[in-house]
Amino acid sequence: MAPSSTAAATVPPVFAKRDELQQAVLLLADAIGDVIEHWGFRKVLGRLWTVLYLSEDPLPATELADRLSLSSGGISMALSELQEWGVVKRVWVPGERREFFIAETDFWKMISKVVSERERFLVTSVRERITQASALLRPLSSKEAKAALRRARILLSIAQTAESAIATFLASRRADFSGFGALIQIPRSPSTGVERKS
Amino acid sequence: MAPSSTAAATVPPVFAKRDELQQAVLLLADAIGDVIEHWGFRKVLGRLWTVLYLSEDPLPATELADRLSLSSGGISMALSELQEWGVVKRVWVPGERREFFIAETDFWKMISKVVSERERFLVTSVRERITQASALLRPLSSKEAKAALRRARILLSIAQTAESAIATFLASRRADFSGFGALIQIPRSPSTGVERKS
DNA sequence: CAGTCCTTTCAAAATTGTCTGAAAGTTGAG
DNA sequence: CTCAACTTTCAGACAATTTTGAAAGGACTG
Repeated sequence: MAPSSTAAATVPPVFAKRDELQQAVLLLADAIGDVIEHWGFRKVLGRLWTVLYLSEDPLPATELADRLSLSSGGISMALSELQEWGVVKRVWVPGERREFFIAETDFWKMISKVVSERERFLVTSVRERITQASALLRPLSSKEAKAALRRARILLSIAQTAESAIATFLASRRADFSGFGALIQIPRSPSTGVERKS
Repeated sequence: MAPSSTAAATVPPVFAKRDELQQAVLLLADAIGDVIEHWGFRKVLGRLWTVLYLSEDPLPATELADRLSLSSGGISMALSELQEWGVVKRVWVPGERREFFIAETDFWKMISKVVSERERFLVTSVRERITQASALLRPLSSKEAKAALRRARILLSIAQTAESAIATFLASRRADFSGFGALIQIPRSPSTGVERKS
């Protein structure tokens, strides 16, 4: 933590303002951190990106460590990870010895990287496993196996739809969920195999 | 684990088939478990739902504990949680003492519950915090504070768009991401406040 | 080319999250 | 009411993840 936080009453106005700014930045960082955590990344990655995003000027690692009360090692690792995700960039500031960082501000770049490297991989791997399990079930003749196969086919069609929705999204920059219509709409259309049981 | 898994070679054909079925079920359960984990829930919740989903007949807790090698306590907690999320239902089988469970098969029901209770809450809470931070920044006059406010306003517009997209989704059962157009498309449209800085 | 400043790595510590199993609680039958 | 069958709860064990800080590794400077 910053070594200045003990004597609030005697802090000069300029520093008080600075603290207000930092307070607001941290509030925002925590909010975005929660979003990022919800998306399955570490919270600190979101907090770090936010601090950089809110500063139009590049910041050095020490400044980030200071503002977020994080160890130097933690900052280094977080920055590397953010850079791999294409969410933060390293810049060189003329005449400065240390490195500076800025936030990527192109949201599409960030989203497409995550979707293509993470979501797509997951969905593909899941689709493959469902296919494999279906193959195991197909030769079985018990009532239970047939029921399981019936439902495995539904899961497979969902996975396939998701897979192509992701591909379309990446290609066109537009989210297209129409393929899920039969699932998301009140199931009424015939022959989709996904009607309600009831 | 089931007490039968030691002597594969001497297992009668009927049991062998049963094992193949269970193997396929577990493969599917793990696949869906990964999806659910990726969505921020415990993996075991996804595995449990899947076992129920693949069985058209209701299953008792002991059967689930057995198939998933989970303790009675774990099963009980997982089933309660799944029930709260409206993803599993408790049914009474005539003449049976213990309780049985079935998977909810209406995907819309499951999705809308999660979206309305989890995503919506998060997005609203984030939007509120961004608003609050913006209020802290507004009176500040430093260059840094102004830059931060400028970007906080962009974050706010994203949060607001997300919030209304979720509301529309819940009301109409259709995903509508058109509000994100200015972000997702190559940013070119005027007056949205979310153009690229470049 | 030695010294300083800065960054990265990584093992250990701290933290956080999950699971177990025994005890308490509940339900229904006799 | 009492027992047996089943379920829930929860404290502690265990497991996974995250963070720290010290040491090693560059790289620029004088």
